[in-house]
Amino acid sequence: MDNGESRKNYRTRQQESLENYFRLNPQACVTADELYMHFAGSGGKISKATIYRCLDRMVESGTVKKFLSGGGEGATYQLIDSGNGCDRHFHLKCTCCGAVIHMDCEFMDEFERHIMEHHNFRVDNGRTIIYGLCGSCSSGAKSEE
Amino acid sequence: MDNGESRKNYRTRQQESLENYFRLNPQACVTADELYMHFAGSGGKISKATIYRCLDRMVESGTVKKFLSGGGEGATYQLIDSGNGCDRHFHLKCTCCGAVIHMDCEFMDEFERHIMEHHNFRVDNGRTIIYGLCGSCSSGAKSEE
DNA sequence: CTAGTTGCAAAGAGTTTGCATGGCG
DNA sequence: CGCCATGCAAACTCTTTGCAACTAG
Repeated sequence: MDNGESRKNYRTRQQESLENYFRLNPQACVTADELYMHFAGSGGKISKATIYRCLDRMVESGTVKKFLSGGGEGATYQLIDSGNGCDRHFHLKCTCCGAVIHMDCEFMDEFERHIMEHHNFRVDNGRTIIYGLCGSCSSGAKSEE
Repeated sequence: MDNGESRKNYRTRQQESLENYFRLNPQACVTADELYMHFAGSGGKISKATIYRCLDRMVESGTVKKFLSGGGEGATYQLIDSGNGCDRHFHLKCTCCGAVIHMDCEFMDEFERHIMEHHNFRVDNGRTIIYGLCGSCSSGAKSEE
């Protein structure tokens, strides 16, 4: 498809800041705006356009994944922690409180296998978010919005 | 489930058109814009604002569900076929060709039960979309975008 | 020096809102 | 007649793009 070898990736402060952020917060699920705010407050301000462009590059190079946060309020970006984590398990997102549960469980292998064998469909764990209600929200409280 | 007693739902042509559309296309996954175009072409034009407001009402009353179509390009709306179908099973959406597979399978009960028991999370089938690649797209072709 | 990167601001796409009018009951 | 629904256009949010200046290699 595409060879990145012809691409000369310059190492700029902005890019390093972003990479560094993800390295320090491997499980962070952040929007472009949150990143913008984060760096704006830290003094090392990065323009939004640059954030989007850097994130795009990271998505394309497979460093980061992008998904929609459920409300259409803006895409969320998260580090792809190859070999350890988030691209291997599912995410349960509470539609009430917004909590994200990282579900690392062998049952999911079974789940994937079932879907593959019975429905001829290859599940993309990294992109799939299962919506529902977490324990606290489903047990009682519904008062909060 | 839900009592709409305080709500006086007037029966307008626009609303009926939309309800009718969904009744005739129970499995349709459409965007607001597609609906707008559809009715604009049919003579019975409905303004976009009205489409959004009607859809909102339908979502709130549980007639229709809204989800994001994977690219952030706009929300997709689909009839909730209460009692038969779509709110009871999962949807598999191919990130390549966009196909939506309705997965009606007893295995899902097991899946839900597992998540409930082991992860203390109540899955919302109607809202959850599992992303991945369908048979045709994963088997060979990857050339198309 | 060359070419990828950045910033700013303007352009776009999708969705929401304000306000006056229209229509159901 | 009262009140919800509709239409239009402006407002808004998130994201992308054009272009000139900048900087890593």
